[in-house]
Amino acid sequence: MSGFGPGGPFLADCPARLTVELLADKWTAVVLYGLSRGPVRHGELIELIGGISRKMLTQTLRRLEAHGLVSRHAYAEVPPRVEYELTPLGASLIDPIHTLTEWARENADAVLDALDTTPEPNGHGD
Amino acid sequence: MSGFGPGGPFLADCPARLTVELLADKWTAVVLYGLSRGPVRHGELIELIGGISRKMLTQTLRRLEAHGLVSRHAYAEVPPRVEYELTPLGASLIDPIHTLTEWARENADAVLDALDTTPEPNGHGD
DNA sequence: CTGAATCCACGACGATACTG
DNA sequence: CAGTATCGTCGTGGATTCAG
Repeated sequence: MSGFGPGGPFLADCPARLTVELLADKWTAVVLYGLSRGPVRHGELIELIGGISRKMLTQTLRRLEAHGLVSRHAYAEVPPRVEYELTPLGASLIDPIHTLTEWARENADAVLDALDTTPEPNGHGD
Repeated sequence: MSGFGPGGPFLADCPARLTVELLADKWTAVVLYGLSRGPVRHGELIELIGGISRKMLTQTLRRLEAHGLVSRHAYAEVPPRVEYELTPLGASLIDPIHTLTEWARENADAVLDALDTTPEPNGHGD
């Protein structure tokens, strides 16, 4: 790793950029993680995640669906039932995300501590 | 792992949320990755990353510094020289991020393909 | 239950110009 | 070279309301 040459390592067409930008919002990673246990209903995700609005959940799921990470299954029942499920591609993203959450569990304390010991929103040009 | 119980798995105080939101912007992960080779100067990062503005770079570095992931070293020289470096805490985040970029390199093709086969911004209420 | 549509606030982001 | 300030734009995200 760490083997990008000098001159143009992070070009816009770098595949890493796509993934980073795919997760670069408040809910995408959380929603993916919420789907990691199997098919889940819309309402279930709302409860499961906690704090997300229906609008953002739907919007996030739509994007993930467009990216081929999530599949949607609507059942013509009464009341309506819609289930979301990770595609194999989406499921393969769970592992990287999980690596991230594991880091979080081990280092959240240190990060919070650093935030606490840096209470000065003061610039360096002080 | 993957064993969050039903009822409240993703509470706001979950450490994973902090990390996800820390990376939930366009540049944080990229900047961290750009620092993974060792101390780098401001201007070098601009060239290295490509596409980021000085403002966003400084802003991102400031936040990472506040979170204890990056350290800043200013040298009183002429012309001024400022180097940024990952702290041990920050360095420990490179691995999870690298896992993500590896996934990207292997699956970016599939994602782009899915995006291509989903040209319909049409709702499901079709 | 699901989700679309609207209104609105806020912050991210970029471009530029200016300071040290 | 490094960084700030300002401005304008646009997307994100929340609350609410309407529809199937």
